[in-house]
Amino acid sequence: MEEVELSELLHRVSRRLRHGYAHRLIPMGVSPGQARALRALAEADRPLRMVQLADALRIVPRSVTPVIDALEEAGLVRREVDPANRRSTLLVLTDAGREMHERSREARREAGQDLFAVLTADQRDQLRELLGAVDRQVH
Amino acid sequence: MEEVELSELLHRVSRRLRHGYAHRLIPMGVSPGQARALRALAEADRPLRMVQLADALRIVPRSVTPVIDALEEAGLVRREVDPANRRSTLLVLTDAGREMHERSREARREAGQDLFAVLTADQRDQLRELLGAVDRQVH
DNA sequence: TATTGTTATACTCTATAACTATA
DNA sequence: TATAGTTATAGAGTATAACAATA
Repeated sequence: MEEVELSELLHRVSRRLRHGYAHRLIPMGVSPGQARALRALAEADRPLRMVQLADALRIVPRSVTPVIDALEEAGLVRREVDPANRRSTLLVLTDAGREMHERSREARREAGQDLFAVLTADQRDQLRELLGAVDRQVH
Repeated sequence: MEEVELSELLHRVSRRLRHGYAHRLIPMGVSPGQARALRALAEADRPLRMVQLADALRIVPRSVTPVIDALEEAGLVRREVDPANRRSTLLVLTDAGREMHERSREARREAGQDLFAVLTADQRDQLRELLGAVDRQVH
């Protein structure tokens, strides 16, 4: 059996997941990155500021701007000026945004189920465990 | 403990690996994708054609073109017309290309070691096993 | 002076569609 | 007509640097 490195495997598997997810999202009109932002906003208990969303997504604030531009144009998110600090923008999910989040969550679940179908529930737990350990590592 | 989904973890960890790898490659003047192509060429026992490289990298042939353009411009790969079939291009690693492959392999090894440092050797094997099973799954 | 967000710009990775040269 | 590769174009996901508004 060909020896494939961990790095290479990680690259391949994560790309496959992205593909499966992206294809399901296309008819819904959002990209995986936008869906990911939607999710972060939906999971927060209150409106996030741009910097906070950047933090949650682990990208730089500048990179959040085009994501929110697209979501706002699609009517899924509203930008509101933070009355407490007029430099800040509060990102508010619209009803349509919340609904899109539900639908994209289902798409992600399906894509994951599809990809990880060869693994048993125990193996999936193991995988989550291992990746979680790597992810929690501070750099 | 916050429940993070497998899909999200995969995304995060694979991005972290890419970052670590990319940062080490920057001073060497190649991108991760170029290094990956270099690796595929070095691991083949004979010159590959564009289509074959595309296959090895699991991307469409069109996407290989700019990768090889860059590698050729950097003097790491030579395009040669296949005498047996003049439609085909044979991709030949230059000496510089072979050397760059060695260096980038080391960079990848370091990046992987760095990222997976929290895991024991056994856990890394487990992870490789699990991802390998997912990867081998035909879709 | 520090923080928040944006304008401007760019790079990497990848895709689809249409074309050219060759088989 | 089928295959190999490229030209043309595009979109997703990021990044750095410089700047404006506000604190």
